[in-house]
Amino acid sequence: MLSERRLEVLRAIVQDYVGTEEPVGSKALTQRHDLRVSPATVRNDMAVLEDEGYIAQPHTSAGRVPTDKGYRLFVDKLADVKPLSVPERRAIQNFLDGAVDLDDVVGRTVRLLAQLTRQVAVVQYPSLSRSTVRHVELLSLAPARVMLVLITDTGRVEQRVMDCPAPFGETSLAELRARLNARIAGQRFTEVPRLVQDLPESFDTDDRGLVQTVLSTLLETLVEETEERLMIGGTANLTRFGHDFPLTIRPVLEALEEQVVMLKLMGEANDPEMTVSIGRENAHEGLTSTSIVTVGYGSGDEAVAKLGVVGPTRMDYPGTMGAVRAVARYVGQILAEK
Amino acid sequence: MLSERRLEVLRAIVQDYVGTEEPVGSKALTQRHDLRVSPATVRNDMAVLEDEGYIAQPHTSAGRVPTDKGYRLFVDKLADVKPLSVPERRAIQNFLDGAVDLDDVVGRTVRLLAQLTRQVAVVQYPSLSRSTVRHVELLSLAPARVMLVLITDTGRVEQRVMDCPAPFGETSLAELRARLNARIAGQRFTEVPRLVQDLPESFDTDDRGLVQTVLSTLLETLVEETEERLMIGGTANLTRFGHDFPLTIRPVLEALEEQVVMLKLMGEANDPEMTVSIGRENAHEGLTSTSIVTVGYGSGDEAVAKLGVVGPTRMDYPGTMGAVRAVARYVGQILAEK
DNA sequence: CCTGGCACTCGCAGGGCACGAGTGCCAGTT
DNA sequence: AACTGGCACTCGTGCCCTGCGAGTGCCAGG
Repeated sequence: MLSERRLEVLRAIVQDYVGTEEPVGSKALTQRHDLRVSPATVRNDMAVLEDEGYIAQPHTSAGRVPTDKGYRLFVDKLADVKPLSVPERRAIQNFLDGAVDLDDVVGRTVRLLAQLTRQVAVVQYPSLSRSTVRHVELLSLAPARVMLVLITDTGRVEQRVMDCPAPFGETSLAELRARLNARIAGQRFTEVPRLVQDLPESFDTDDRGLVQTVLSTLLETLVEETEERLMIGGTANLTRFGHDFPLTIRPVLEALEEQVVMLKLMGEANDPEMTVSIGRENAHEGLTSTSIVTVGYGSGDEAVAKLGVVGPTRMDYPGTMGAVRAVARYVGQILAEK
Repeated sequence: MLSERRLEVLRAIVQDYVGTEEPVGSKALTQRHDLRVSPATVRNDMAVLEDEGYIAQPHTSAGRVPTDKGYRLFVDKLADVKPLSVPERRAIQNFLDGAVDLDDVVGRTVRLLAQLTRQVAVVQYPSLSRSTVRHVELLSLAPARVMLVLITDTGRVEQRVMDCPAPFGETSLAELRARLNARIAGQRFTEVPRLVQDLPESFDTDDRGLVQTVLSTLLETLVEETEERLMIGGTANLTRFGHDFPLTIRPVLEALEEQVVMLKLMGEANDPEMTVSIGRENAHEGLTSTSIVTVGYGSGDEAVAKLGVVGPTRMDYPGTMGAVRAVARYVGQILAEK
């Protein structure tokens, strides 16, 4: 176990390095922080920290830089989430309150988060699998053509157009609409397949074609769209990444564009409080020099989706975590109001 | 007016520079192109081209580089749009055919375009102002709460939730729905305000509150959403931009994220065939070293929106233009089928 | 009007050098 | 036992200088 002071030294190293982006030496440390010991002592402590793998030197005769393990310890033990200032909170609320629909909420959230953290923001759309059905609407567009509109409690709308094997009457459609809503409105998406299973049997054989078509499209929509969507913003902040540019930034942009990758990573973040995934902890090659701060948000107690930021491992963890948490809370509130 | 050969020299310079990214000299030119004259002659031609402002030297004793004006001439007079190969076309069609809904079409288009051109792709969602109403749906969510769902002929869906001043009956809502659709279904969005103008008068005073609320929300939606949306992809390709990185790439990323900026720029591209805006021709600071190739696409003869790519002024214009045009055509087809 | 020749410019890569930040170790102090 | 000051050592960085070569402009001759 590391002594109190050594932890203190690690904390100081992380803070300085995050601030300056340059390897930090023993002398500079003692000057900028009130450690009450001499540089020589700090050097000894640093040697220990290096042995334990918390810090490293880029080359002999350079200062030290925290390793992923060092950041890990810092985040777990040494850092407090830094709450936002009152004006900041007010600004968040005002900004989010102006949103007119779900897209707008997500869009504003992304911009906000990117601005607050000066990093790349990622916001998952409220996921269908965890939401409930608010309403299903069926519209006939042509004799044998139906449009299905699915509306969720979070305001998300999905629609599909389908062709039926045979023409159908307006009353049949109304009947189907009514029964369908009676069964699944207010229910969770995951329940839907079970709930509609025996629906075709209760219809005239004439209408079976219609019912079958609609149901299979509905279920298909559920499956396809459980694969969630993301909105990403603030990529311009990647340019503040480091000096060794193209190499670092390129794979990050690629990873961000592959929504599947991001969804997977966010899916693995399961801490109810907040998850910080540092450097090589990220199960994706392009993101091994980034850290991802993720938190769930939701309209009720339960998280319906996640949001977070992606930044260099060398990031201001307390500040970032504070911003991410605050934004998640306000978004939750806004969604609850809709 | 420039002689035939001088134009030929300019064409050769553009081609070589695009390929190598390095200033091109007279000797290299005569070797790689069949100009039938000696380097010395080419040098004289180059001196003229430079006087006229078509090319420039980064420094004395370096090769020449095309200027914006040079690219302009190249695009207008010297370049042919390069059609895609048959396999490429087939691949495009196959890939786009798999799309399930509008979001998917746009998403696939963006990815496709980014991949084909190895640049940043920008696709505008089919715009509401140029589309027609397919259907308006009204759903009562609570005694005094209505959801408005607006469906366009291109498959786009917008929805809003609103609170009415007083509770209303289901029949009133059905009545409004029916009359509203009778008037505006199939009509252009721009016509809607005129068409619904006198609608409130034809309702009972009891229901006026409902009607007013719904109509004002509808009109608001039209205004707000005429401000179109974009999808952007392939930003990772920005890393192939040039050597002088952060400086170039940052403002481009910023401009791309400001959808308003991109929408404005695309809005100015009004050539029915294809618009190429080069370097400083772009009315936005961050994009003065990029070129934008834009083309309209649509389900019928008429363009409902635009798509294009953003790349360095030093880009392969014929190839890019070919890809952009081809993609626009196929997207148009796909939309027509929906 | 084109060409070959020639002198000139200048960016760039490579080598050598001095500087200084930072380290590890050790002996001395508390 | 823990801390400190001193000291020799490492090594990356910036700077200057130099030589090379690509590329140019100009000119005289075909």
